[in-house]
Amino acid sequence: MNLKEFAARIGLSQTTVSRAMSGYPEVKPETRARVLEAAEKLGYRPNISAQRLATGRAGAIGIVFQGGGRFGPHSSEFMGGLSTRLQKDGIDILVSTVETQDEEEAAYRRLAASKRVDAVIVHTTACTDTRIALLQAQGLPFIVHGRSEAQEPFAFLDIDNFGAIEAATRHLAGLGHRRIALINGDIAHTYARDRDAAYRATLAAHGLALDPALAGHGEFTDETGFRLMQAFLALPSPPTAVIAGSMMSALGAMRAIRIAGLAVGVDVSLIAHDDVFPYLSPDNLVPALTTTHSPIRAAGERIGDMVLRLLQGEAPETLQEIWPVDFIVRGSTGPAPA
Amino acid sequence: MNLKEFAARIGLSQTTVSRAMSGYPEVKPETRARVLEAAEKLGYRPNISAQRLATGRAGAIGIVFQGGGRFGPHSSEFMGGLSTRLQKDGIDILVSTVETQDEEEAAYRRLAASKRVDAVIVHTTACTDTRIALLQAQGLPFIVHGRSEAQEPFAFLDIDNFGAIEAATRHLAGLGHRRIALINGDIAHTYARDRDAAYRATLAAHGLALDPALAGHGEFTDETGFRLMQAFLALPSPPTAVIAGSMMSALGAMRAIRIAGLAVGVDVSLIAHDDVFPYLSPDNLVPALTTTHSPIRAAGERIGDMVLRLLQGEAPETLQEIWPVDFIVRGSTGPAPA
DNA sequence: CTGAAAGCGCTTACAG
DNA sequence: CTGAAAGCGCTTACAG
Repeated sequence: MNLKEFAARIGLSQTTVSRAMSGYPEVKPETRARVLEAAEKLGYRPNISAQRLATGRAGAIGIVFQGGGRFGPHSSEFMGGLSTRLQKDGIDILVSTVETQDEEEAAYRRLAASKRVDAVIVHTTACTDTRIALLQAQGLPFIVHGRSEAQEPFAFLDIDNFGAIEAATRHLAGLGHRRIALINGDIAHTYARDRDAAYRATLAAHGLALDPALAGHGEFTDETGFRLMQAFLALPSPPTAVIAGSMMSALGAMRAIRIAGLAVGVDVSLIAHDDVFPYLSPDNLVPALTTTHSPIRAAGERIGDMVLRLLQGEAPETLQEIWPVDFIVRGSTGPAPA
Repeated sequence: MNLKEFAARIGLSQTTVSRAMSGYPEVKPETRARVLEAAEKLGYRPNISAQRLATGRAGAIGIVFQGGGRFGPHSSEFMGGLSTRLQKDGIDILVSTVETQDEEEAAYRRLAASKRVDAVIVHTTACTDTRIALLQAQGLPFIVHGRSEAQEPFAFLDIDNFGAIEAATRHLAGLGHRRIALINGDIAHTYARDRDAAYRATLAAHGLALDPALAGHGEFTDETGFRLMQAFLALPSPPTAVIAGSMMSALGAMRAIRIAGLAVGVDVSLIAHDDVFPYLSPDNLVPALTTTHSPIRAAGERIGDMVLRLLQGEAPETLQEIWPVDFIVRGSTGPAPA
């Protein structure tokens, strides 16, 4: 049933029905109530494509994932938060996957030109990220999850990666650890660079030398955590403490520590950054894992808020947030072995 | 730039341009080439909403996740596969999240009435799943990931859960295990029921008694795996072998076994169902995990195929697949202890 | 507070 | 092989 039929059916003009359904103020309350009730009863819903064509709004936002590889546990938690928030305002999420950087940029051009979305979410930012300038040039509104450098101001939400790793490193230094290793993410990304910077700065602040052999990086997988930890432990002078970039890396690191016959929290202290996966809690590990803690789902919800405000016309430079990161001490960290 | 402007710009009618861009055959090859080239150069893209309104097709398929909880690692791998496939045909994926069963059904009604999607993917099926009848009644095409009972035939893709757990149970029985436990998923779901049925049937076939205390179920999380395994090990006569429904549960089970001072693959054999998470491989665990193996990403890709075929008019009853599940023996299974 | 009508940007049956 | 024109189902400026 379309608007014409429905309006005829209840004896009103299309105009009035349209206004009633969209919540416009100039409609008499009784009329609105009658329209809404009839729509419910007769099952009328405005055709979304027609609505979009008429208003020029897409009613959807886009998010592009590069490679299947980036659609991992972080993505799903983030998406859960984002979609929970946007759903309340009836905004759809359009998911695209691409293989390469070029394809990703092509995807934004396509989304912009075909008016398929009103805005996009950019994530997994590089230190100088070409996507930002591209989107600004295309005039496609966007929110960045993460941070980057750019000429023009833009809207973003990031966590305080520097503060998180600073707190972790400081804690370990305070416990007397002098050989502290870092299992970082891909150093091309801003968050990994921020973490690396915090690690270096805090070591220096405590008079600890930086040993490049103790700064590893790679994907946030069990395997990478395992491999890097094994390499650390094979050093002539292995670390007594490790900071892992994710719960996944931490799992692998714990395995490597155990296999070496060492005890987590006694022989080797371990801190992980916890993005909060409902299926894998640091409290449940043995020993419970000391973490820097920042729910990525909450970030998704907040970015949903921000994108709605952006679409209502708020200026990007007023939509910039950096979230502090909690530091939670549990059993996996202890004094440096004598 | 819209069609009118673009067509005027290159001196052709809207009709011809539209046909050239959509790949209709009645356009002269040179004309098509000229149109495509000009579109590329001038950056013209058809407005997607207008296209959809004119054709009546939404160009998108929908997928609804109930509760943030169901948007976990399985979902993200599945979505990765699905979106990779659909992207090739320019079909968008619309993600919705809802909290309850009622909200999910309301979401389908809304999607159907507003013609927001051409089809939906139904997943996490219950044994008698009300969503199927609802969608059939609404006339909204759909593919089921999983299986269910219904009056009318429908399109689905499922893995052979029965065969998988049968193989696992048989293998353990063949190794002499007589007390075999199962860490299953929520028994309301078809896959869990199929696995349970296979477990029971295979025990019976080997003359092994079923002990209800050895059949646990819950979410596919590390925590549930841990808790159930600890309960098993606390029994007067604990199991010597366990089958875990997911890699997540298996991680928790391994922890519980280790904490009890037992060795995986020696004191307690462990088999997990592996949906293949790129960040968590059974080969990398110690000992490497014996698994039933079926990449959920591949299922997502295949369901993408199937939904495209469904939209091209293939009958649902011709789109039904059950995939066999590989069984891969690694180090976590061994002879029953004497 | 309500309505007639133009317009959003496409596709496609019909005519040539 | 190409084009003029109707139609898809809404929204909204304008008039009353």
